Amino acid sequence: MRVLVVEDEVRLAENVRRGLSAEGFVVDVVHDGAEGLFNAEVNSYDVVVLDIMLPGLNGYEVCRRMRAAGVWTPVLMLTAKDGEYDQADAFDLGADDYLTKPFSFLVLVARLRALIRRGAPARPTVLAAGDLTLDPATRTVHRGGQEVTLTPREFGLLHFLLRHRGDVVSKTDILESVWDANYDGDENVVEVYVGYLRRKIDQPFGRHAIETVRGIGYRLAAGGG
Amino acid sequence: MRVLVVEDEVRLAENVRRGLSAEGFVVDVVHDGAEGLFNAEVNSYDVVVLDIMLPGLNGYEVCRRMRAAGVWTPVLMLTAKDGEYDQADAFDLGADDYLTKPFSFLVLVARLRALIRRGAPARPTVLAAGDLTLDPATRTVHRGGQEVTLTPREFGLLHFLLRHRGDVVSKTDILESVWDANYDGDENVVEVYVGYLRRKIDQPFGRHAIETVRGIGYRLAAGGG
DNA sequence: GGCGCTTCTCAGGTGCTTCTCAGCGAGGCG
DNA sequence: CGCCTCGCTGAGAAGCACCTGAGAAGCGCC
Repeated sequence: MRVLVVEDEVRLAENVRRGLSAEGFVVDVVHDGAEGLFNAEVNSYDVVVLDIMLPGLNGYEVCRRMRAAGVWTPVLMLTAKDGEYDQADAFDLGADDYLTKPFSFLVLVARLRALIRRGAPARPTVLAAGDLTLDPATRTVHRGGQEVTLTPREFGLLHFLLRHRGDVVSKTDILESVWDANYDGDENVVEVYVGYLRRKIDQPFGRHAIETVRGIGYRLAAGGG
Repeated sequence: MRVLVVEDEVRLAENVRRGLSAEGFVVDVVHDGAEGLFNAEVNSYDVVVLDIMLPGLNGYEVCRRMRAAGVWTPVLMLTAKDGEYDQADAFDLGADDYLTKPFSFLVLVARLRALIRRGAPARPTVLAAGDLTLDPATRTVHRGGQEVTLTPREFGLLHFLLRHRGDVVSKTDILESVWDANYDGDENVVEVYVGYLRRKIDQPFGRHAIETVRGIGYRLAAGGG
């Protein structure tokens, strides 16, 4: 059971770490939002404990971006009592549970166990653009109700484009996100894969979801082309 | 007033630190891009002074990632005179002002004060003049709600004109900013591109956003023509 | 090992973009 | 009014970005 704790108050974080370790959890602790987001995206945890008040990126923002990046690990938010934020907000932003500070450690453990038992939330997100849909959970893609089979790389590329639908993304951005941050091959590979995708999701349907923005990159039309 | 200075030339960095301290700023100095990015994200500064040439992560990249991470602290970029990069690039990447090395210390302080007074830019603004709008993020241009497609060079030119809307800018200014500081071709190329732009953003709409100021240069009407 | 699928590289072709050039028109000034 | 200068524009050349077919290399499965 891996837990990520994102909490900037060092003493509280340390207490939580010790307590959860004693309960048999494997615990990573980080102290700011950006690091938390990075860890949540890179590693796979069973649950994330996320403070709201954080330096840099606040907890809401971390949660929102995790979801936007397709990470559906259950999140338990820690809210301050003073009520600047309330639990409605937390749920709106994709948190799965919340706890008001100060909290009982036993309650925290019970809630975490419940979240883990429940598993990842019912991934609401089938990504869509017009009649083009992609379900990250089942790794399926449909165009106009008809299933399209993609290779892993093609799927990754389409996933990325859909998450940024409407925006122009550069080939460098794509390489860093879909390939690897320190991939050092030719950007031509992106062109090749855009070509593959077009042949599978555009050509057979007479559509043009993926536009080329010459000199800049590509854009997936928000309406599906 | 907290300032983060990201500058790898130790001597220059030290001078800036001393000078700014004497002016009453609280100054943090770091010497490479990664450290600068980390500090900018974790701490809250009133303004960041960012060199472009840095080991590791260059200044453009630092600025881009700051913005991507939701940090909108005003950034003043330091550019080298040789013009490998130009200020158009700096603005594209979310910088709020720039200074060419070598610079007068008094000018630096004045610019920093101006940036702090202005406060954090809410978000990168869509540039507008009347019903003409340009969004640097999505690289889209609209006239009266209708999208206009521009080539990269045309886009760069319009971007520059919009940033100086209401002012007369010389062809030399344009060449240095939109082309390259040491571009040595004919200024006629500017006339050609102004012509292209007029055909795309003025003629079809019966407008005259771009005026010629004979003997001086061009002016983009603040109201869009 | 052989086969098929996936990924990636390479090189040629194509069309857009950029830039140059030259001729024409308009503005400014004597 | 006439001349000179400045700016505008159409035509075309050169360069570059992108697309694509072919094929090699890698990987898993029988």
